[in-house]
Amino acid sequence: MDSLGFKHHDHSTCISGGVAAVIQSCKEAGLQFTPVRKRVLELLLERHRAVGAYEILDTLREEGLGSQPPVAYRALDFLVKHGFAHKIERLNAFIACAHPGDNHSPAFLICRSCDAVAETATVAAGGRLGQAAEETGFTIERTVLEAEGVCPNCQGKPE
Amino acid sequence: MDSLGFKHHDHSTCISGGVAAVIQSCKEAGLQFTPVRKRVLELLLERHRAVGAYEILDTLREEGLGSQPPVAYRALDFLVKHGFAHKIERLNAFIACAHPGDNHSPAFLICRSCDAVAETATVAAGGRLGQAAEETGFTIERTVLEAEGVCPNCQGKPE
DNA sequence: GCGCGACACGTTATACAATAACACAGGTGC
DNA sequence: GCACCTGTGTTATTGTATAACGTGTCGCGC
Repeated sequence: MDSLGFKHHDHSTCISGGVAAVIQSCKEAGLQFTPVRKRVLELLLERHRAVGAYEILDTLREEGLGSQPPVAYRALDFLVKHGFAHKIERLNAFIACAHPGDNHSPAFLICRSCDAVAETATVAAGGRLGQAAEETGFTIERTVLEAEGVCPNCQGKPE
Repeated sequence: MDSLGFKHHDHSTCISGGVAAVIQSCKEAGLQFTPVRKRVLELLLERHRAVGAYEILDTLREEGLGSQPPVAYRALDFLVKHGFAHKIERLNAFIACAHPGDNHSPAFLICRSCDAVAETATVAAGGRLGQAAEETGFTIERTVLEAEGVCPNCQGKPE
């Protein structure tokens, strides 16, 4: 299951590629890509689905990289803040960004059967909602757009 | 601040009206609108903003209607399940529905300054996201659409 | 009346999510 | 050296949510 379109793919390349892209972005932006931050990003890329902060933390603990919640949350906050990962509000969980580097406003398709998450792009403050906001004088700064349903691989499977 | 459009309005009528509409809906659907459920709905309507489950619970406890988390969560689940209230995923909080009875897919404008929440309607699986879902064979069952920003009443206020 | 299932509620305990607050360690610039 | 900044380590606490099990009540068929 692919975070992009639920398709199979070569997983090792998308981990190494993801890490490489972020290293490059950090270098350009003068950000510190520390071991903890790198490892957390790798974990998100490996899992390739939404992962809870405490699942991350458990792995960090096993590997001796930090054992307390703030360690995981600080790394996740860094990744989210700079667009290398996203938080899935519906699941209170995190996922690696499928297009690191791009400045984008993401939307997600979440499979309630297998927990796979696909990321797609949206128009920033799109359509009806943007229109409604404009009419009332509301200034949109950030949008959360998450659709829950069943992915193609899980169609027809027992519930 | 109004949940509909951040405007002032007669609050007592929108509480009584909201409760009456839900009573009617429950009667038609054969649902039990019990004292706890009614009180929770009233609390949501009174507050007229997103309310955390534990804030609800505190009030229930004061009034002797139940003191443990499941009591509040069960009432909230009932209201959400039948469309009488919505969960704001971004805030982990709940709000009374502005259009009870309608079968709708809501969207929200959330003010990060005053916490007011406005509900608007969306096209069910609208625009780009629906298109992306269709292309990959994903079946959308529910969408979360929440925009965070600054409401007209808070524009220009100190942060 | 009695047994039965369905549903709501009560209670205990626990898991998962998130942050506050403070200490320390390593670089950088002066 | 020293002030400063950033990142990490640690303790403690708060907030959000659910599992699991027990109790009460109502309506229904017998």
